[in-house]
Parts: sequence; structure tokens; C-alpha cells
Amino acid sequence: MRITAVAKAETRQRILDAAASQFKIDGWQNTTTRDIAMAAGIATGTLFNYFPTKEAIAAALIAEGFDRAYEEFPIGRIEGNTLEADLFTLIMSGLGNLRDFRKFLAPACETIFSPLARQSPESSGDAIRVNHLEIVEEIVNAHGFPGPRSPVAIQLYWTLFLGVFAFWAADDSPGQEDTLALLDQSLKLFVTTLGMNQEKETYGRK
Amino acid sequence: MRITAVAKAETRQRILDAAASQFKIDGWQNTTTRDIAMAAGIATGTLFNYFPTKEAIAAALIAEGFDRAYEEFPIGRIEGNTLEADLFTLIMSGLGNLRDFRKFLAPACETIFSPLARQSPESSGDAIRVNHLEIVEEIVNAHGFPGPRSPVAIQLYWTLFLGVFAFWAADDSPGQEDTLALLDQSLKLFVTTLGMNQEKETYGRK
DNA sequence: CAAGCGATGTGAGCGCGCTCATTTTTTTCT
DNA sequence: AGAAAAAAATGAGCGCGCTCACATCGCTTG
Repeated sequence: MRITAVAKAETRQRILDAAASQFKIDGWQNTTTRDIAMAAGIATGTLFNYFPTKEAIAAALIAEGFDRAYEEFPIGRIEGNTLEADLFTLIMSGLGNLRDFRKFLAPACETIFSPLARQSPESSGDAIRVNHLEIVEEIVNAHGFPGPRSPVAIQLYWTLFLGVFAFWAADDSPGQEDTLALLDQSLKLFVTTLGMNQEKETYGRK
Repeated sequence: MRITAVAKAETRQRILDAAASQFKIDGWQNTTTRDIAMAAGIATGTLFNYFPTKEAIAAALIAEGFDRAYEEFPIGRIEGNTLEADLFTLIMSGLGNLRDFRKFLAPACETIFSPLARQSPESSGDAIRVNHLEIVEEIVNAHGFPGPRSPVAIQLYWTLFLGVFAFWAADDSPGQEDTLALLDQSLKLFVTTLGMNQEKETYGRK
């Protein structure tokens, strides 16, 4: 039982490594699940014992990157920073961790992140979304906007986040400075929304 | 040459009708291109002479709905309305035309609209996006925000639009009132952005 | 150690979107 | 009208993501 648990974790990691390197070589579309399985030294069927879908593999890579960003984020928060600055730091940290995957993960994220894919309640991307929103909620609260947020505000945040993510994935400007500008502007708008909702609770579902 | 042109248009329409009704019955995922072809009375191969991909069929249905909205939109515009109000009218009109498709088109749009799918320059959804942005640009200009818009502003608009679209597709609140609230708020933010960019041109790519 | 059993690995096979060599239909030319 | 060329339709077939009936492993028990 001990041995197998370790073996499973190792296999899982081997799949992720194999997938990451294959994606880098051939891109998302051109990498087949058979390729990944072969590179990881397992049968195709086995691969699907570890990840329910091909996109779940990519989702796991993305989740890893953002989880690392959450851990790195200073527990105390605030320290005189504005809410915008904290969210800016958090998001750029997450994107930074995904730097290596930027190019080839973009097409994958289409399916993972799309707000339109919401029909599958336990999709690969849903966990990432929920997790991310929890962290953001926490930070927002720490800055004196007591929750809970209205559904409109949450929806807006996620929409803006997706927009930034998508832009970042395709942004070849030097130092991704265009992404920085977009993120800055997006966060300003989000905080504006928070302010509005704080004054007049017009949009929450009753 | 005359006869075939008419026949081709008829076949095209037959495909769209067959697809729409099949989608309604079985949803997007469960409808196969073979189903559509059979229902339209043609071979599967023929279907792909008319539409390059399955998603292009859905894209055509969506484009039809929005094109109708563009036509319906009063040419004079403005007439004392705010920019928000005009955009609100336009978008709600487009969504209204897609009412019948709302439920089953959502998963399709994932691939069509996703900002992450930008890698394919002549994808089915790209034409819809470009077309829509042109109309919006025109309306914005008519309201005294002379173009051209900064890339950040355009990206933000499309992001917000997608968010609204996605929300609408899944919104079962009575009369889609939650969508109305989200759209209202989204447009406010967009106009805010326009105002900011007008005063200080900070974010445009040099 | 052998038998039993759950957990894990396996790969042939399914149904899908889509392709392309071929056949069928339509148009053009004399 | 008939022959040649162009356009359109066809469906067997390909490669993909994913499944599932079965094989294999490794642990527990007598």
C-alpha cells in the first residue's frame, strides 16, 4: 500500500513531465494522448486512470503554477499595498510560473477556462476557478471590502481574469508590457466595481 | 451557373436548419456531423464543402442572429441616448435573436469565441468578432469618442462581451435579469475605460 | 506458501470530426 | 447534339480522444 502510493505519485509526475515536454515540442493539438502515454512508459488506457481527459493534464500543469503563486504570496498581505497592487502581484506571479507553458497551453485553456464550459460542474478547470476565487475573496476581504461579493462582481472578476490570461498567452510585446497594462486596467475596473457595489447593492440576486 | 448558385444556397440553408433542429434535440456534443448531413439529405463529405468545420455551422447561426441585430439597429443612433444605452440595446437585440439557441450553443461557443483560440487567424469566430468590433467602434465614435481605440480598450470590450455572453447562456433567472445587471455593469466599466484613455493615453502600444 | 481479492495496468476497439480519391452532375465549347 | 472541362457530391477511411473487458500485480489471510 505504501509502495503503490509512491509509485502512483511517481507515475502521475512522469505523465505530467512527459506531457509538458511533448507539448513544448509538438504543441497542444499535435500531441496525442498515445504520445504522452508512450513517453511516460505506460499504456494509453493507464493514462486515463490518472487524468480523466487530455485537457485535465494541461489543467494540472496550470494548477501547479498557480498553487505555487498562492504559496509564495505573503501571508500577511496588505502591508500598505493597495488591493490592486496585491492582486497584480498574485496574478503576475501565477503567470510567471507558467512562463514555460505560455505558448502551447493557450489552445488548451480554451476548453479548460472558458466561462461557457460551465455546464460540466466538475470539469478540470472548475477547480482552478473556484480555488482562485477563494484566494481573491480572501485578499479582497483583507483590504476592507467585507464579503460576500455579489455574483455580478465575481463574474466580472473571472471574466477580466480570463481576458488577461488570454491576452498574456498571445502577447509577444517585449517583457509582456501590454499584458501588464491590460492587467492594471482590468484590476482598476474590478476595484471600481467593488466600490460601486459597496455603496448601492443593486445587482445582487435576491 | 444560375441554377447551381440557387441550389447551393438552398443546400446551405438546409444544413443550417437541420443543424439547428438537431442541436435542439440532442445538444451540441451529441449531434454528429453525420446526423446533420443525413438530416439535410447530403453525404458527410458534402457538408464539409459548405462549412469547413462543425463549429463553423454554429458560428453561422450566431452570425445570423447578430447580423439581424445590426440591421435592426437604428441607423441614426444616438438620439439623446447614452453610449451605454445604445450598446445595451445592440447587444440585447443580438442575444434576443439567439434566444432559441441559447441552451445548446453555449458549449459550441467555447471554441468559437474563446479569446484563447486567437491562433487561427481565419477561424469561424474571428469574423464575428471583427464584425462586432467594427459596429461597436462606429457607435462609440458616433458618441464623441473619436477613434482609434487603444488595444487595451478593445481587448477589454471583447472580454466583457464574452463574459456577458457566457453568463447569458447559463442564466436561468426570470427574464434573464441577472444578465441585464451584468451587461449594465460591464458597459459602465467599458465606458469608464474609454474616459480614462481619452484623458491620458497611457496604455496604447507605442 | 497458496488461495483469494481489490487495485492497477492494458490495448483492441468505438465513435467522432474531418479528408480525399473517385464518381456524378453541370457548364462550356464546337 | 456530343465531347471535354469544371464543379460538386460521395463515402470509405484516417487519426484522434477515450472506453471497457480483461490481464496482472501485490497485499492479506489460513
